[in-house]
Amino acid sequence: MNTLSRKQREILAREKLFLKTARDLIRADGVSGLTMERIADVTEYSKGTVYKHFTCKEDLLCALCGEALGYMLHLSSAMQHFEGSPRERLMIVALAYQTFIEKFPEEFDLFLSARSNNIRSKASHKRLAEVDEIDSTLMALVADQIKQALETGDLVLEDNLTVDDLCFGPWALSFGILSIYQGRELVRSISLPEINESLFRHLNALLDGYQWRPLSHQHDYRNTMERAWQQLGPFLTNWLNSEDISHV
Amino acid sequence: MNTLSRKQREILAREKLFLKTARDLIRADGVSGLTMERIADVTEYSKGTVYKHFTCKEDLLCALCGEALGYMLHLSSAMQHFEGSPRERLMIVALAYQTFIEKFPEEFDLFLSARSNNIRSKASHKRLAEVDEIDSTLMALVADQIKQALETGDLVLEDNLTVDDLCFGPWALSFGILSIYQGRELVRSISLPEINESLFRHLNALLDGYQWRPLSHQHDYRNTMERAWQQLGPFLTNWLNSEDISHV
DNA sequence: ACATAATAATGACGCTTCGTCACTTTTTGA
DNA sequence: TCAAAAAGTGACGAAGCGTCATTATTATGT
Repeated sequence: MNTLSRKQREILAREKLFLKTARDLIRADGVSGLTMERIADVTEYSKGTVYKHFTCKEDLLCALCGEALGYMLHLSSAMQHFEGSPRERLMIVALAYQTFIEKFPEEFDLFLSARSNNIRSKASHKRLAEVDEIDSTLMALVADQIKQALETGDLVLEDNLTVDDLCFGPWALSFGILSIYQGRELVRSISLPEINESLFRHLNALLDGYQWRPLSHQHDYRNTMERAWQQLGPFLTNWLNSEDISHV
Repeated sequence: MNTLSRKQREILAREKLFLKTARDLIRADGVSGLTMERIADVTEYSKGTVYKHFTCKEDLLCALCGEALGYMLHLSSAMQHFEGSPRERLMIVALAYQTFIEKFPEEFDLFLSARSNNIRSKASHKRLAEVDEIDSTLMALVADQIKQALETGDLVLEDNLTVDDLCFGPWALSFGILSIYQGRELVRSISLPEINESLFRHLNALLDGYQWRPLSHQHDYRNTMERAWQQLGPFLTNWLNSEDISHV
């Protein structure tokens, strides 16, 4: 049976309800369309009750970010069972990231928020730790691929480079590409190829730069991406509709 | 003589004063310490006058971001006279970026803000166009290095990759690395090397991946960085103190 | 030099939202 | 059954945004 009391489970469920409602509001009217009062109204609780769960609005934003990251983690984990080389699996994690953001662009504002000091400095320590925990787990997942590649000899660490440090490159590259594409809608002079094409190419270059085999010209990674995409699709479609949005 | 009337020059000067004051407030109390009223109080103008210059708070944030980007551009331009290969000069631009952010971390929140749709959607079209203009100029500067490398044969474009597209990789990587390092102060489990070390390594890998010569093992880029740093230092120290903060 | 028109500056005001806390309602358990 | 504890509420104070009627300043024409 469940180790939580009925009340505890109720509270947990309510927190999820608040978060789901917040997410809906953001999807409808953007981050600025989100107010604590509206959440209370929609869920038919009072503001005070909402504040029992979140210390402040920024805390709630971080919680939302955490949830989305949790889903990213879920997606990425699922992709780990993809048959192929470690490099392929790492690339698929990036693909999952990109596809997720493309499908739910509002979420990206949350990712950005949860990185800005302005927001982080107001959120509760507990919440930040939660978010960072997921961040780390995600990173560990990438690290796993690196470790496997080291074992098989696909990859060799130079100098005093650590596994963590190496993780960081593909992560930063993906994040950067997504960030820059993000604001592109409103005004932009620069013309760029499709986002997935960009990510694919630059990530390949980066991994080639690490001498991570098989190198991009030694293997048909486009084919990998296509196969992965077929596996990924079903997972993506029903986020937000699923009963339980958190998959951690 | 000046083509602007006295009044026009006064207005321009006042706008700079408002921006400088806003920057000071942010440096003192973070982005949330910035209010339109405080700007008015400190400068001894009224709120209405501030609103003559900026359509809303977000517009002002974008203007601040534009100013900082303008300074980045100034720095990067200065670095273009560095004697060396195109690849070296490109790397120096990234170094300038990183050093700037390290020295003025508050500015980075602005860069993030000016990329979030939440802010962008409220700022005036005119202002966004201004910011994007500088963005493009910065990008053109990087593009120049790529073109030079293509001419000298240091670099060869594969497939249907364009110069713009190629620019994008190093830019995204730098931005990503800086973003992720940014929030690291408050809570963080992952241990990473110094930011400049990370940027240096991953950028090298990326450029190696493009087969951009001389490759990292063919040239002592650490030495390049050190020499560049000596040139860069003086430029950085007196930003914010300089009479005229905009260098565009 | 003066009057009048045009332009610029002001800050009180209305509105929205945040976050709190004294009070009410519900639950618990003796 | 009832009192104590826990949960829930929403009116309220504070703070910030952005507006606009009013006031002050500057420009223009005679």
